[in-house]
Amino acid sequence: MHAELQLDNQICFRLYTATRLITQAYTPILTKLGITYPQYLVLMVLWEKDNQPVNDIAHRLLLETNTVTPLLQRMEKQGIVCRKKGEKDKRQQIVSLTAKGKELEKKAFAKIPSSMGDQLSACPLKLEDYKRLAQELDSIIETLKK
Amino acid sequence: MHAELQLDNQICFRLYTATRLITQAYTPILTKLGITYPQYLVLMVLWEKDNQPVNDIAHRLLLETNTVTPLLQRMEKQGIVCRKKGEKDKRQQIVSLTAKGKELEKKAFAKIPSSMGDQLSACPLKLEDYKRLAQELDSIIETLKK
DNA sequence: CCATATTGTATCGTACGCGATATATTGTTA
DNA sequence: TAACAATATATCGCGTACGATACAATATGG
Repeated sequence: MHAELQLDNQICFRLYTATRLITQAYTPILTKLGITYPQYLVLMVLWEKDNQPVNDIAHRLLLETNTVTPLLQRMEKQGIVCRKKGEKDKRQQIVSLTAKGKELEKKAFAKIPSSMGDQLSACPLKLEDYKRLAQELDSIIETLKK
Repeated sequence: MHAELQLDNQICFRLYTATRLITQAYTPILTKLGITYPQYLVLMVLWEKDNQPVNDIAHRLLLETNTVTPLLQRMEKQGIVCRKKGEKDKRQQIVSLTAKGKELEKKAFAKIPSSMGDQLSACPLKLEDYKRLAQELDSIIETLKK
């Protein structure tokens, strides 16, 4: 048995698992808000800056447009965002928050930070650990994105 | 704008992104081997211990059987594993490596560690950083799995 | 200015993840 | 042991991810 190929030695498997479990921790709240985790990511991008073309949203999330386009189509159908052709560049679709999409920020702020805090309260990591973790993940991300 | 809801402050988004990018780094090699990343995870479980029921594989990977069953069906169709009814408990499907599945371990060991090492060589993290990262991810995983 | 390359978005196909449900087998208990 | 609960797996539906491809609009070079 090759030690390098053992599951327990793999950072990637841990990232994969931690991501799924944290996403699952978000899910009950997001379901009440009527959205999914990737949709929540799109909303965070738009809460930071409204009226962005599909490409900018995809770049911000490091996703391809063939992932983001159908995601936005579903969100539009739910009345969370709207899309309209760009005026300067007619190829672009400019994505904007609807009133419903803006409302979701308040609801998210009212529920998500406290719930995630609760769910992670038993975790021994301190604030400084999370900060270092964030930096280390950033350096992995920076290394791997071309 | 609520600082707690900003994308840059979120550990979860970093985990999600780092996972996707590392998985993408694995993909070219795994594609040559004819498998996907989740299939590679299943193989690692079987390389550790052959002839396991679906449930044990799912538990090892912290996945649900409704994810693992179709995965195994695809792997069986490709001739990487085979499944047969359990003798003691006829409800179980015992999953075993085929010769092709066993061969893949050698091929994986020949290519994956060096390739991943190359791709992450520009990353400033040291071995001790990866070790601590692994421990911290484990404590997040341990906290969130019920 | 026109042919061509590039860009922005959309569509299609495949493989996950996972909630919900179904079914067969085994365990338990009255 | 017959009725019922629990377990192991499978199936279905939906929403991502992403490679491959298509198409319209814009940019560019001759």
